[in-house]
Amino acid sequence: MSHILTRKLEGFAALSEADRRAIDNLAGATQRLPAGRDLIREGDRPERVFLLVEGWACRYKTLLDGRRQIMAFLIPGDLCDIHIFVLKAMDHSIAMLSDAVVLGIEPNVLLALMDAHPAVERALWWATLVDEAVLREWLVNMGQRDAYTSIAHLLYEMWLRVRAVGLADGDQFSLPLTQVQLGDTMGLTPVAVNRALQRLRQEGLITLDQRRLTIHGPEQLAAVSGFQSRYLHLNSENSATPPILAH
Amino acid sequence: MSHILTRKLEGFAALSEADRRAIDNLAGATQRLPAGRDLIREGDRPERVFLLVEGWACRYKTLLDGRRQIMAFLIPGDLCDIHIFVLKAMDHSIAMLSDAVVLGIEPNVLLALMDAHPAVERALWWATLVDEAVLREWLVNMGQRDAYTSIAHLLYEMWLRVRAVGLADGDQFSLPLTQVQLGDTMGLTPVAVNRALQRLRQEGLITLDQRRLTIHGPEQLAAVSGFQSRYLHLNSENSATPPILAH
DNA sequence: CGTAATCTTGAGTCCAATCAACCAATGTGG
DNA sequence: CCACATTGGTTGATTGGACTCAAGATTACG
Repeated sequence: MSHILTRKLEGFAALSEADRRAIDNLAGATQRLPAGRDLIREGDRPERVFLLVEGWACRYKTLLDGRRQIMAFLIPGDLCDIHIFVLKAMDHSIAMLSDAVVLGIEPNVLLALMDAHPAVERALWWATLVDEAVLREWLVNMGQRDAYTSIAHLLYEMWLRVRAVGLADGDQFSLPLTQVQLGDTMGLTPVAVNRALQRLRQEGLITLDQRRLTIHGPEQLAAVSGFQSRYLHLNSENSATPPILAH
Repeated sequence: MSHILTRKLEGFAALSEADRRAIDNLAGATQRLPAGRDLIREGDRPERVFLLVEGWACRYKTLLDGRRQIMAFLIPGDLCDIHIFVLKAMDHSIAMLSDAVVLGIEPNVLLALMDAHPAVERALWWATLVDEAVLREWLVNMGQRDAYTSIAHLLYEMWLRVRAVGLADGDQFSLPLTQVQLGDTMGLTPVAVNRALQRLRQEGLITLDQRRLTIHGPEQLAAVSGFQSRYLHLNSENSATPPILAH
């Protein structure tokens, strides 16, 4: 089984054998974290770059009155804070959504890897540009789509991302999110999320039980949510899983 | 008067005399574009990196049913499409919001500049990370703040950004946006935008007339919108204008 | 096994959407 | 130079999707 970071980066372009070996040998301190724990808090200046190896996490901000906005989901293969090479302090926090494993990498180690392996550097740049593109698509979700449609869009997006790193089991995968968290993501109350999910179930589009999501007929879910996959910039030829319908 | 790109990048860190000279000598083709014109369309693979020199532009997407979501405002000093170094195609379009001037730079020229001037490369990386941070803050606007508060937040943010490149005249600046465009930005109808602006005027916080915005008492506008400026990652010591209150 | 999360459902409320005029400013062509 | 069209802004009345409040059912967990 290839390294999770390799699988992620090959969603962009194939890597050479040497690139892959370099990633396999990436040194760092593995750390186990329970669901709910903050990895990094707003204002921190982390000293390591954290690679999420197992489990899910999220970027979030808390307002003064306690309301919370989730601004990204992180899944295995994602880097939490490459920002630290440039920015003085985090402008948001990162929390674990499930029990998770992270690898803390020394900045120098990562810089050396990028220097010696330009293809990896390029792929890492791709990854941050995709993060930005996802953010833009979430803006479309919140600005233009209703609760039902934006939840559908989000679920489909996460399926593609999980597939891309080879962690989907056909049309089902582990979605370790509560309805409150889904609401904090799309700016909805848990009640609205619940009703959107009920409707998706009722219409036979999904099954969601025990934190496991099954998508019945991906094409239909894509259709109701108006999903266009271009923004994920996945290179299906090289992705970890067989290519899927190009929308 | 220093180069607009210099002014922008010095919002992050001071540049050396050599860095500044290199930016002044940046070769490229200047182009004038009228308001409303698309500079780049979704699906394009532009061949030049465009630097916005004068006027405003926006990133946007149009849905199948014609609704539009604006996902970023571009002001002088902003680069429109550094993405092209990595991505195969644009996942969104860019349109001019006012008559504007752009400088089209050959990718090689920009790469050479970054190679020869690491401080510039670093500052450019900063700029894209800030773009991402702004996107995250807009997500908070749309997810957690009501129409009144999010419009207030947006106006204050744009004031800071315009100030940072030295284009504000004290507490007023040119805001070449219609109420429809403000609505497409925050996911509101023009009617809702109009009512939010009316209330901001009525409460004496702003004057907005002939595309010119005046902020009466920036502290108050910051207060009603819950503005925290950390996410802009501006280095006030080196910014083009005197430092303002740190929130 | 008991307490706390999480999920579900119903009822009432509210903010912003929708629908619909109308006004002001700008611009264009006869 | 003025009739007329167009764009942008303003205001009122009505509607609707999501929020709020609330209570009960189910599941997770120490």
